[in-house]
Amino acid sequence: MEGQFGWGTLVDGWRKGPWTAQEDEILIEHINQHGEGRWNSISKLTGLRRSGKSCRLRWVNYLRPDLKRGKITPHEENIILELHAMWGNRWSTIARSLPGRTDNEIKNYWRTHFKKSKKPSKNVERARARFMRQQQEQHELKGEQHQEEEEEQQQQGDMRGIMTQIEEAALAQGMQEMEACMYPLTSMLQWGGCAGGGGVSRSMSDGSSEEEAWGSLWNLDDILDVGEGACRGGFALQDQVLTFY
DNA sequence: AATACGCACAACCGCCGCTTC
DNA sequence: GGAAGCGGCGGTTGTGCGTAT
Repeated sequence: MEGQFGWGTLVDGWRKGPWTAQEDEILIEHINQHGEGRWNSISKLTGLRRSGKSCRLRWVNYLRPDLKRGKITPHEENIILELHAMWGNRWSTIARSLPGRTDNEIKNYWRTHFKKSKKPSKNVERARARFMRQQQEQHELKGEQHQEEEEEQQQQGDMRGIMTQIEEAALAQGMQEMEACMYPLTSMLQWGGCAGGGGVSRSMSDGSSEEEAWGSLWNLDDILDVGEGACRGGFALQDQVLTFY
């Protein structure tokens, strides 16, 4: 069952396609009155012929009042790069660290700006080469040293402490504090995961060379892909997702 | 001026995990 | 314990617009 219904189509009784201003109004009014959630009951309560999923998506990605419209700033881009290096395609997790930005927005931004560049720039290639060298050295080093257990536990403890500080600071003082807090976190991750490499967010926001920045990112990849011991610490951090609102 | 291309954005789909009954 | 419903997430697609050729 499918038919035209103004803008969009009617499929199995559900409207699909672009939302109209009237539909937006109805949805906003409903959520203002009843709050978010119970998405599937919205159609019954409001008469909107939209599925719960569609309502939720429209609200989360477009209608929410706290959304930040406009282009991703270079600073936000840096954060996205760093967090993607840490967490991969966990867009919702990344989005939680960028107030006013949605996972959809970040996902789209990543796809158009980074994913499709099949051939990395020379700077990126150099950074990757350096990363590979460091990785090899690290592997050789690992063969000689077996003291992970104790150190790992210590690092995890340290990082959890840092995470607590980050969350408290962020809750109390918002984004600016977050930026400051990210620095010890990322440094700690590098320190725990692999040798070499400088600070991450600082080096980038200070306006140092792009290569340095990419080098830092590769180091973060190292943490997740290679450094097993530190990796576990890193994932422990992921479970304590940053929520900066 | 016409066309091609890339970017930005909105929306849908399928899967998965959690909750409820 | 298991089936059903629901919400959330990541992947993908479609479309409009601006810019380059």
